[in-house]
Amino acid sequence: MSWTEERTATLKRMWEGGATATEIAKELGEVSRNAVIGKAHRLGLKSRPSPVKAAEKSKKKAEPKAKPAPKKAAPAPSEAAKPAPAPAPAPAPAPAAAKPAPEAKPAPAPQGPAAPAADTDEAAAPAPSSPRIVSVGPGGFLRQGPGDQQPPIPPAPPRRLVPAKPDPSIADKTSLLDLSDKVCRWPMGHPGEPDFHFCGEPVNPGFPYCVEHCGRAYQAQLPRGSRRPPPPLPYGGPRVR
DNA sequence: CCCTGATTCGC
DNA sequence: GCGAATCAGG
Repeated sequence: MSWTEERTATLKRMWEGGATATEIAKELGEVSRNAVIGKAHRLGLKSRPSPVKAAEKSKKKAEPKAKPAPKKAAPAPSEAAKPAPAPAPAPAPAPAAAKPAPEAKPAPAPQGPAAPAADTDEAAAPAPSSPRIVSVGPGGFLRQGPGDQQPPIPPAPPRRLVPAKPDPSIADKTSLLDLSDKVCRWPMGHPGEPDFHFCGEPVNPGFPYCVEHCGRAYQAQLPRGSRRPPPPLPYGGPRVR
């Protein structure tokens, strides 16, 4: 199996969503967790709160392993300490919610009066043009700039992903394979769980989600005191292709 | 030992 | 580019 656009996108979403390499590997299937990690790094993704354990202070194992006399040859010192280019977690603007509409296709016919927010494709577009949108982490926590820090950010829901088990309960639900440009990609449940599936409702034209979930995914920046706690934005973030 | 991600390097 | 082998650490 090769790294198709879909598989890569899934890997990226899950990785960014906090799923472990093992879980991602299981989800994708046909690949080892090492492959996932390797790919993730090649994609430019990396570190992020990875070790489910505590936050490691110094994970500097990057230095050439001075092994006795193993199979591997002595790795070149190379540039050990480089002034980190850009992976810096700077006040991320709006990585995910910035570009919800990868492509503007001639609105799907079967939509009609069903979409209240879809009346005006532009006016209804909160994220595309709107500057101040905070991104959301896997646990539902807000990723804010240092200046935006706020005390009230206790909700750190544990997200333990369990191994995927083949289950008929998802037979009639929208699976990862059923995703298309026409159905809502909002994840229902967590990847790996038996009943994990996607919303599957017709999308709000121009968005990766249905009208309902667009409302969840793209929330206007509220005034400094009335910001709501957990804007759930698990996986299936807006595709940025 | 289990798990995690990180890194290297032959392919 | 890919990923097994390996390492490092909780």
